[in-house]
Amino acid sequence: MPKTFALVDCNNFYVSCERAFNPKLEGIPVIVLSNNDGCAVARSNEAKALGIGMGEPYFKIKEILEKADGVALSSNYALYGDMSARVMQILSEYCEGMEVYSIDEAFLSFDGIPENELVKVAKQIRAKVLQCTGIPVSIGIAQTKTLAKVANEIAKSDSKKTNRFGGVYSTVSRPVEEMKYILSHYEVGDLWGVGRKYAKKLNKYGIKNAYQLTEQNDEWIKKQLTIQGLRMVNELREIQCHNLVIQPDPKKGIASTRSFGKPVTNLKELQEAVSSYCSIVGEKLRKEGLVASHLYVFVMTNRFQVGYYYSSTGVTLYDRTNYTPELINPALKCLEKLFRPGLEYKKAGIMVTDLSLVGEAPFSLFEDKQEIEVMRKKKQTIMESMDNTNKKYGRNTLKLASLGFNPAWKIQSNMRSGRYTTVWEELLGVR
DNA sequence: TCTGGGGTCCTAGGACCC
DNA sequence: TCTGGGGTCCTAGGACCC
Repeated sequence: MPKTFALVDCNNFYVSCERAFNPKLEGIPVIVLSNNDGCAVARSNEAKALGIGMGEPYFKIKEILEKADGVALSSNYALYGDMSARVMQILSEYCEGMEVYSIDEAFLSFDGIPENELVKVAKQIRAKVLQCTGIPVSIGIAQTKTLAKVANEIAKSDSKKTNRFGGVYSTVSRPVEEMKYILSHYEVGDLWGVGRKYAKKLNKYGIKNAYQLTEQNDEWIKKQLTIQGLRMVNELREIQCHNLVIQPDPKKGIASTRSFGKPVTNLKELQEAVSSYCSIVGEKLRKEGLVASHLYVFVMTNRFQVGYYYSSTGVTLYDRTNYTPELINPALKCLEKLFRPGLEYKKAGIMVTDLSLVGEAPFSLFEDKQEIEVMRKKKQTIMESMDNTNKKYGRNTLKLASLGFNPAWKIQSNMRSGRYTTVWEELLGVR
């Protein structure tokens, strides 16, 4: 019995979230910007029609957008996270198994739904999500996840044109000739797992569409695109290689990295920035009940300028930890090694890896276990009270002095909409 | 002037051991 | 003194995803 997957993807998700709370944004070009208001990370269809690409820097498109009476918004992740949870909740009510693939996408298991009802059920889901959240979604249905991605793209692009399919498309039980037609009209670069580099490489060999790729021999595909690429091609051939990931693997690493609002030249400011990233990572670790045993720090200058400098280094945390001060101290030592005076730093970050659950972290040898346990409890209490205060009154209400006050490197976000769903003071007023 | 952040997986190559 | 091959582990780098 072959499996059936449905991929639900929210259309222009961040823009749709903004529109759900601000109807004035309907029908006009809208983009949502990355941190620092750097580049476009979400675009409405009207903005896409202006030729604004994904990831394009704001300063390059500002004029085009303004001429078209469009709107640019800073990103509001609290809002998007909350809207995402609502959408996922609804989806989970319609299927036995679900994989939350990203903030705006989920794979659903459609096993057990009769073939002639697949599209009908998907349309019900689509209507329900739209009604309850205001978010439009596209749904692709297929025998493998990779083909569900293809079907989803077809549904989405159709909804921008004739809307024959009503936002839902299925490739289940299509005759061979029809599948050939679909895949030969699907650009190889649009496949899930083929990025810019691979697309270029494949084009060089004359492979332009997905069908041509399925015609290549396995050894060649593996050589060019690694084993991952071969799995992807097999999935296009309706050989299922990827299952739903319902219980995701534990995280392998946690990072916090930021570009600076303006270039940073002195060590003290870098130290403050790195300390604040440690504090963010510490909070994330504690939230997931994890401790880390390796820590890496990197700094870099503007990568678009000549004389670009990037350097990174790491240390082992012999006593695995999630205690912020025990992250900051080694991180600052790393930073000292990396710092070169006279450079304009644009970005820095930290990452912790080799994570384990708090209870499962081994004690180091030759130490007084009882004493260590007492110390652990103490640290835990301090961090817990800090986390709780910050949760209640906002991040950085309580923080360590090394983070600095009112720092110049702080990110810019000048056009953020209200945190309607998560902060009381910004709750939308109803008139 | 202005160009995001946080992840995953795979491979190649070096170090080291027997 | 000279020389071999295979296994494992680690790291760096490159590709991809949203």
